Amino acid sequence: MELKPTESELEILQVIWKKGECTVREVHEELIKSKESGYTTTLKLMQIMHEKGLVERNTNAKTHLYKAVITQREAQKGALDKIISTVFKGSTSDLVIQALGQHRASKDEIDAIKDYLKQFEGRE
Amino acid sequence: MELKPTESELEILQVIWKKGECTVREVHEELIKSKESGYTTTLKLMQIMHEKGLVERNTNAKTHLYKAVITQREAQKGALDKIISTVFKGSTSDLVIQALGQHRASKDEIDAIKDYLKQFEGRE
DNA sequence: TTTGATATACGAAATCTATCGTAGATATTT
DNA sequence: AAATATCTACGATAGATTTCGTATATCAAA
Repeated sequence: MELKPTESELEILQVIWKKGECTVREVHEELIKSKESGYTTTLKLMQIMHEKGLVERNTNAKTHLYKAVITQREAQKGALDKIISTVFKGSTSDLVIQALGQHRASKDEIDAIKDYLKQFEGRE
Repeated sequence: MELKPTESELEILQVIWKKGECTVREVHEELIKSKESGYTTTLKLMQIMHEKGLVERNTNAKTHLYKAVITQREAQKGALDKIISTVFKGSTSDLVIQALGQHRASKDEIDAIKDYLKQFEGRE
């Protein structure tokens, strides 16, 4: 099942990932903080996401509870795979260097990355 | 000028970036190596890209020559901005670490990144 | 010069995405 | 119980994207 979320679907998934399990209302309230839109628009999108299998829902109560099927990590992997192949000619290091250059990382972030790289010490 | 290439447009831009300046035929031959599609489809897409201002073209000869208006770097920046905000909660280091983890980078790549990080040595 | 290959232009269908209105069910308040 | 609020379901639309067929111009070869 190869399903990649659309732009709007990702916005919704972000809210669900953060809150865990939530109602359409909760997602909607979060979305309209940064974007104008109607409640039924959010509802419809989430219903479509359910049809696509992007979310599961509990319909026991009147108000349904939605949760994500794909993890944030899986979505990250998909997004990375895509842009590495479409705009970075398959080069991960190009992506990493460009990312570091464009979003001035904090010292903590740099340190975290250095630590991460240490594990490759002395490997070919 | 809000220039966000679509998925298909990016595939075409990739070919143009690689070859520099090229004909519809050249782009098409490259595309069908990985994907089924008709010649006029590629032609139409490139005509639309021209209308949008994504590519320029030289129509002196019968066979037109296309070249990219946006650079690969600009497209990379746009793509990174988008996924960092939609799936990485705004965290560049999350993206970097995930990218390194998922596409086993070569020693040369790791070294390139380490070199790059050196410039931040001893900064705030 | 007729034929055939190859180009561009253009119209139109097929999909996909996002948006919203309305209807009807269910719960809550008065 | 009647009015009000809140929910889901569903249909419809607008716009963007992708796909391709057909018409027509141009060039090369037979």
